[in-house]
Amino acid sequence: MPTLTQRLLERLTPAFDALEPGADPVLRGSDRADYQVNGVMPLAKRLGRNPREVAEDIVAGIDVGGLVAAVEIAGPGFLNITLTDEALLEQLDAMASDEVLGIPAATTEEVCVVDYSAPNVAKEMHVGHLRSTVIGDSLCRTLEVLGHTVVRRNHVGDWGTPFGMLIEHLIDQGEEEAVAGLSVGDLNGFYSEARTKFDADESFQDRSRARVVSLQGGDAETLRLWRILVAESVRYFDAVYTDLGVLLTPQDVVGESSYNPMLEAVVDDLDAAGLVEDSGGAACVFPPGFTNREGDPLPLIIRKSDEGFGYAATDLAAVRNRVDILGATRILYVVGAPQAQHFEMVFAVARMAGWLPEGIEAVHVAFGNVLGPDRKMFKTRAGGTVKLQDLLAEGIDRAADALAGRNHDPETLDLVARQVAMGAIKFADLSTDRARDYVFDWDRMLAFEGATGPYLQYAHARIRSIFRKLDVDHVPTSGALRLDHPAERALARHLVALPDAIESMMESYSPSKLCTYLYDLAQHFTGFYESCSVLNAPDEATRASRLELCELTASTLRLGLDLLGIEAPERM
RNA sequence: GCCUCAGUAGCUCAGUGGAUAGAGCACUGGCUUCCGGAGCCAGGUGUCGGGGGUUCGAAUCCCUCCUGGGGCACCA
Repeated sequence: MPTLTQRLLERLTPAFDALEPGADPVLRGSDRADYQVNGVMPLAKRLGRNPREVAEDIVAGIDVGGLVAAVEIAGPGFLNITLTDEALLEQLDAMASDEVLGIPAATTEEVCVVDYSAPNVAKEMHVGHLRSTVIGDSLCRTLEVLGHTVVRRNHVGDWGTPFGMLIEHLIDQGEEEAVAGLSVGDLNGFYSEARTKFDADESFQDRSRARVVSLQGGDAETLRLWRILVAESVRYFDAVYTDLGVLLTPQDVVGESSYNPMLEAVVDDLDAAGLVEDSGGAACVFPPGFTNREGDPLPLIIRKSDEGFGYAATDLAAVRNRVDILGATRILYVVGAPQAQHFEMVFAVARMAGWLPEGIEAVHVAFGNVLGPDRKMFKTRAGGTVKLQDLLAEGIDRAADALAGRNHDPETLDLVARQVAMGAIKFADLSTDRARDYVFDWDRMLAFEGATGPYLQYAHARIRSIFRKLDVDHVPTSGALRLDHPAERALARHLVALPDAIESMMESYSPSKLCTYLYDLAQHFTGFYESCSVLNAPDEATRASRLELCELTASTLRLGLDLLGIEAPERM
């Protein structure tokens, strides 16, 4: 199903092509009309003609039939376009009968691998994992709605030297007791005990180092113990994901260690391609354009001088796996901004090696930090890292306080408090441009006014309450829609722009664009709600029409929030 | 030093080379025969970090400087 913007563009293109083949109309939304066309002036410039005359030619060349009610030439050569109400109504009807509300399927169906969240085994998740998890999840949900095949990859840190001491500590503690402690989620306690012992006890250090060697050597008993740590950690991650309401499952966990068997081949194949240089005993690739502090070429270290592999090798192996085995045509890495150079280098080397062929997109979806009220990295009062579970629990408590006195039974209160808390936390995170840092502020994100999750949820709940009053779940689409009042029309115009908002979001992998759209939608709805009584509409036909607008708005809010990973409660 | 990201209203932030740069919060005033007042309406704010340049047109593109964050060889 084409979007209104696409349909309009089809009408404009021939008129522009007639004057210059391929000329871009530069069609945009507008606050002066339904759309504005900005492409006339640059075209006139290229043609060496008067822009207003060119505008007149364009206007004469547009087939307005059924779609366009008015084209007005304004200012130096803008075209302000007003759609016919019929076109809007037609689009709304089509939306209403479409499961995904008129969001068009992608023109080519891709296999998208999304690498996100990535906590570390034997460590608890903290606020630093929030953005990757929440942004990645939203991108996955949206790619799926667009018809792509999405492969989630939780690239957990499950390998490295700390596992020597962790396994030794596991042995010291006794498996049963250790598992009992880990299963309640006290991963940090376990880790810090091991660390303390390691720092204080030389013989423990020796055992730990020996254990690392056994682990890397594939010793069966060591691997068994290591798997216990991994399994308990994954179980804990899963509990956090369930609380947070993200789609990641244990099946999506493909840790760093999974790529171990492929690392030798990475070096060998790079070497065979003539890309590897030895530098101080390390096997390196020097992709062009990267320099270090001294201005010398900067290497991507594939194998360290101690024969060990660094994470560059793992990431390269992962690229190969994702392209060759999973058939990825697009790979997204939802990883913090500090890794930008690393990914540039990995992608560059993968391209040099032919592992990322032309046409396969690899994108580092970078994001900024979560800051505390002091605008520094968000920490607890004591200066420690903020555990994600603690953060979520506090959000639920605060949401429950805010909802107190609203006549919910205890079970409903608990459910709604969770939905509101997660909505608040996620919306606050997603609504800020991902490249920027943002300040974590409970009072602001949990407010029911302003651009917040709860405000959007509230808008949805308020619509649903209208249907409750009627004692119906939904109204059938009956072609009863009419746009008599300006507020009805404004709402309708915004409703049909959902696909444009999704497109804009995915162009830059910025869920904040969808957040803005949904907030604007809620604003348009309240404008409608204030001036157009639904249940007490002047007549049956108006009431039926307004109910359909309510239905569509609720559906759009629900779908949009779902793409952000936010639930839309029936009542709050 | 080099690279990179950011700098927009008192605060938090939007802003796809287009028209008078917009929201929210906060502040002030108003609105309640009304479907959820957790709402709505009205009030006013800006050297878009500074300075050049490109352009018919720049918050947006280019150069330069300032400020802040991050990165810059064997941790991931």
